[in-house]
Amino acid sequence: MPRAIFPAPDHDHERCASAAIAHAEAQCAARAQRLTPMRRHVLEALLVSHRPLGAYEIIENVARQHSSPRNSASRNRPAPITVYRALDFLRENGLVHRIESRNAFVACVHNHGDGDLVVFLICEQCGAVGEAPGGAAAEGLKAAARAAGFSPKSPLIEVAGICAHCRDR
Amino acid sequence: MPRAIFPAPDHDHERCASAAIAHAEAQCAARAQRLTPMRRHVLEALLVSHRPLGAYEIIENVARQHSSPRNSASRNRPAPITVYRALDFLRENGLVHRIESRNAFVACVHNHGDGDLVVFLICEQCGAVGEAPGGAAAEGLKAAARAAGFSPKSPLIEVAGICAHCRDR
DNA sequence: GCGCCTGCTGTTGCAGCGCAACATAAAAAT
DNA sequence: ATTTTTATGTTGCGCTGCAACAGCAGGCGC
Repeated sequence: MPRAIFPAPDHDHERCASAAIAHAEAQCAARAQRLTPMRRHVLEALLVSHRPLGAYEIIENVARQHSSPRNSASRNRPAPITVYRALDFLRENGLVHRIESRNAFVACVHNHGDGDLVVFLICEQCGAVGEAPGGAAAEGLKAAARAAGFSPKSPLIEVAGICAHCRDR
Repeated sequence: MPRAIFPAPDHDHERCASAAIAHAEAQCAARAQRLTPMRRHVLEALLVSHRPLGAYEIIENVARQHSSPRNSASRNRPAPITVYRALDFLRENGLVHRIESRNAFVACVHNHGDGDLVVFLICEQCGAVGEAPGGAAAEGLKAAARAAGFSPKSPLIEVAGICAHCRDR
């Protein structure tokens, strides 16, 4: 059975996050890229939330999780540009996706291959984002583009709706 | 033959714009909605540019086109909120689309039916946006969503690439 | 070791995006 | 004509995203 597109509400979060970090380390090592502390912090912030976060939400989460308990809770607030740079890096290495319709970012759960067409399923209720393989739709898209004489790069597909867990409630 | 997805660079722009305005008037009359001056100005600004415009670009175009020549070029600059409200109206009535990946707006050229799945083809060269029918892709998308137990609302598909006119050059 | 280069982070600053809350004006309904 | 509804204007602010520059640390050759 394929891994569930949407994580169950009671899944082992600790473990799925650490698996993703491990994957990120492996990925970076393989590409001779550096997963620096800042980049790791940003990725962790996205992993613990498990839903799309805006850039400033990421800033706050990073600050919260890495504030020295002593100094009044936060002088280690990263600047926006710092977070954006980390996000750029993570996206270039396929570890994070941008959700255009939300101006937000999610950690990639790699239910998909490298150049695959991915369909983002965004639950309007709980905010979770699933990454579904879009294999079949890809054909139709290519056909539509070709009919218009258009040379497509990577398409972007985002679908809003209600996920199974929220509907069952 | 279906209307071309991308307007030819030398098409009769005047005429295609006025046709769109006429359609907007008819549409609003049919729905008992009011196409007020402001709303018309915003729609016209999008029609004359024929490519996606950001909200603040719209503001400037509206100001330019409707400035009394006398008073130093612009005290009739609409406030951002005013333009956003007009855009909301136009979108609700299917006269304007939002291009999420660009934070911008285009006038709808209604190559499509009312609830149809539309694929936006965005030329990275000239900035033009084509609206292609996405009929075939819709099936694949629905299948992907169903497989994940997801109840989709209207999907959003945007494809960046190069349009036929730019490639031919 | 020394300087140099490269790559990452921090600082400052700014422009565009998007809307909330409230006030006013214009049109529709009665 | 008065009330109600709808559209627009005013003020203000927070988020998004990045440019330009400065500092800093590790790796490299010499």
